[in-house]
Amino acid sequence: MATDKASTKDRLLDAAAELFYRDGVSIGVEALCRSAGVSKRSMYQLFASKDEVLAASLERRIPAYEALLVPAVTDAATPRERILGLFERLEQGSVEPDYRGCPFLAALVELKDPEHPASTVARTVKERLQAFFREQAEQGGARDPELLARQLMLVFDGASARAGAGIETLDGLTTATVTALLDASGTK
Amino acid sequence: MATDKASTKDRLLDAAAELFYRDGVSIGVEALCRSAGVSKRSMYQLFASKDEVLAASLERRIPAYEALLVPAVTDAATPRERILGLFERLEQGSVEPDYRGCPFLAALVELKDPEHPASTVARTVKERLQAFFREQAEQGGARDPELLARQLMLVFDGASARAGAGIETLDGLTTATVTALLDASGTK
DNA sequence: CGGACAGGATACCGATCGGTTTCCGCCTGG
DNA sequence: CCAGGCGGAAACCGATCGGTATCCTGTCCG
Repeated sequence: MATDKASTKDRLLDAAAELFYRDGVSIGVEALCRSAGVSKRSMYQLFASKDEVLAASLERRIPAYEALLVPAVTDAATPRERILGLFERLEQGSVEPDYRGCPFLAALVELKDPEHPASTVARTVKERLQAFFREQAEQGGARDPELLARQLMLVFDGASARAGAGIETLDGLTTATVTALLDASGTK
Repeated sequence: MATDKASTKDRLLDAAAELFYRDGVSIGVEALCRSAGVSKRSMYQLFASKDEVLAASLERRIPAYEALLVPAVTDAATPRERILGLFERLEQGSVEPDYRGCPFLAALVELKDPEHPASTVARTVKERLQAFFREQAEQGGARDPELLARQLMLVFDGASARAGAGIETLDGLTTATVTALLDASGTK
């Protein structure tokens, strides 16, 4: 029962994540439910509105997204290596043919409304990534950890957007850029 | 006659530029024409489709956009100063309350279709900016002008997107970042 | 003064939007 | 075996989508 219900919800959120990512937030409820094999009736029993579905589908992506990018705590590398490793994984992911950029940044850009429930989710993800950068910057002895973290976010989001839009290929570009910024900040 | 016709077209494209920028590309033709004080009849005499209106409205913005960012050729500054000045003007523009990021990058993100006529226009603008960076990098003696130009585009688009989404304030952030990259590249 | 044309207003087209409701079949527990 | 409820299918709601066609007024030119 709990499994069945979760399964319906899971199918819906998985399809939502994929369609919102591929086609943008303007995708219709009809197409969404058809693709998920879920009736609109069930969708509106699980969620109050399409906006809530979007927010939940983004929230659902967070664990996999962070697990892909952020190194495990057991990783014995230096802060510098952890940061560079994250950007390497970003570059690896960006070469996949259906890569469309960071889904959270895309949601923030498409929904221009910062009050939208999905915007709140997306902002949280960005803040957590920036906090990770800041922690690593502190551990690495950066001169200004907050500045370095903000610079790395600039590079991260710029690279995501440009690679996602198909106007940049990121072949070592971010690692070269991040290396220069790490050097300039005195991060070990 | 030519003036009248141009005036209708101008009103339409001005309203289109503003509405597409503020509300996104999903804004309807009805609302667009209402805001422009132009009938749909006239719009469809001037343009084949809404997509063409979007592309034309983006194209129309190019001169003002480039004039705002790119320094005049009479400017006697060094390449480094020209690049830094461009980012200073970006930061100045980003503090305006209705700033929503680079309209060309936003269009590329929202229209996920690279074949869309407006995507072509937006890509051209990005390529021209990158070419400007590359020229300045060459003049400044950068070790790898193409690499530096791509790095600057990363910073430019990352900063536009983040400031436009309201998750970054850019208070000297880009100039600090660009300075580090210019230094690392050996640009005078 | 008259006629031609531009262009705004508006109705209309089929399709889709987000969201609600009805119906009915299937599965489960008693 | 039967009662109840979950949930899929689909009709339905008013609104809007992109796009077309009709109408009618205002303007300009001969």
